[in-house]
Amino acid sequence: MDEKPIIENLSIDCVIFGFDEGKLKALLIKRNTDPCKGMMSLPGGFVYVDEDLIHAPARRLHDLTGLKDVFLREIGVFGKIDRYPLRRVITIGYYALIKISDYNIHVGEDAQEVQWVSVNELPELPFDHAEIFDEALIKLRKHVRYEPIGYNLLPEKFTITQLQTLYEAILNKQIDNRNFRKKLAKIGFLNDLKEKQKNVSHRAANLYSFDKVKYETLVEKGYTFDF
Amino acid sequence: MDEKPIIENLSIDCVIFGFDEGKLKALLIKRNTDPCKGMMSLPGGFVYVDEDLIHAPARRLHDLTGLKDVFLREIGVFGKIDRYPLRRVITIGYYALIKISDYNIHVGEDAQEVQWVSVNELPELPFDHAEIFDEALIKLRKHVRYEPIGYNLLPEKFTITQLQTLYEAILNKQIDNRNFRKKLAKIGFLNDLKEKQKNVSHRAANLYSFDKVKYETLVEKGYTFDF
DNA sequence: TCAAAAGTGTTGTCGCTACACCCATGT
DNA sequence: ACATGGGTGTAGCGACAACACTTTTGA
Repeated sequence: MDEKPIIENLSIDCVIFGFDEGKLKALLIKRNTDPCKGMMSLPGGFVYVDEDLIHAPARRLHDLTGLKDVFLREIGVFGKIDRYPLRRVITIGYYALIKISDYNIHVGEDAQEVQWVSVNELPELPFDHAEIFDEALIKLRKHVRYEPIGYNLLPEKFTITQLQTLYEAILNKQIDNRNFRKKLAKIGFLNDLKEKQKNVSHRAANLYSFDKVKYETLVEKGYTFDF
Repeated sequence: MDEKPIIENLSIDCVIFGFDEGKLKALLIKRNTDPCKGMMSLPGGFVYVDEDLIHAPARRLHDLTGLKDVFLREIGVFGKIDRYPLRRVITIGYYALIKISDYNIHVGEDAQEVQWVSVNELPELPFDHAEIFDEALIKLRKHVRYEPIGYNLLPEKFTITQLQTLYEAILNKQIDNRNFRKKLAKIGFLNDLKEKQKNVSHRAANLYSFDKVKYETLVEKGYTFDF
């Protein structure tokens, strides 16, 4: 374990979203220390005195999943006076979007029991983690309407139907397939890979990838999106 | 001065918006301690160990303006490692909306030289205050599109034209007067006070007030606004 | 009667929603 | 040939933007 000096009264907590089996899921860990030892909770940690704040959740993500350069957004600050029982700790919430297919349990010194849980079936969470989680989902739903960040949750190559299922899972509503395709076509930040699915027992779907460059130019022109 | 224990590595900073002479303004203070003594900066402060986080900016606002129950929203967290030269301090930014007519320089123990500055004519600011300010304006512009928070910047009784001028100042663009009135009429969260302006050398405008109750019921129905 | 701001309707365009059928592929 | 999901077009409606003149009031 490292012994770098930490900021005593400040922590970070992460809501790590993944998409699997058509469901939006979050990664929880089993707490191995008191308070609330044994409960499933959001992964969190403290901030080193000599690291940028944003580095702390990125580091935690890396320890936990082996992933780098993860999509990370601030949820907000949670600063109620009694939110943490041992001492005064204010926490900054972040949410992360990861490709669940890339994820591997990282068996390092920090290895902990972890679990992907559907966001509709969360267990009771300790401290104010339920509040942090709710806020994460609100923020994600808001962001996903204005920026095409969903691709962070999908494999490199994906089908339109996968993308639609993802949006339906995030927004928790049905979307009309034809309208969804029309909107995507009009906006046009997908690369048609001219490739098909394989080994499916029905008509094979076309594969696409997200085109960052096209997207950037659209943003400059002031586009917004809304599914 | 009070000697309550503070959290050493955490501060708050406030962007205080007001509306005057048709312009959106921010309240700056002259720093009376080093570093950057003498520079105009955002008012900020530290958080007591035994207060809720949100109480810290509310307290600072009260000290500075004499106002309570001010409209306050989180801007975000600013945690770069070298943002504050003396030691490691992470700051939480807030913006406040106040009725500039209610404001009085509070001449207490904390009295400092303060100044309302048009947001288009800000001086150079210390540390990362310029970044905090920019983010505040971005957040305000975003929020004002979805919630009618603008009334927090106006007197209790106001005219449609005042409201429009305010939106023009915030969004920094011209708005068509007829369309603006139509939208307001359709949304309908204004109380027609059946009163007129007095002592104006032209046709007197009707006065309105913001109706919180009507607004709450609209929010429940899932309305959005966009000017 | 003039100056200055208040207040009022209509039309065209664009974007969204709703909706049903044929296609390709593997078993 | 059948089961399964892939992929396509149109019509109606509502929301928004553009636009100019008349009204009221005090000086």
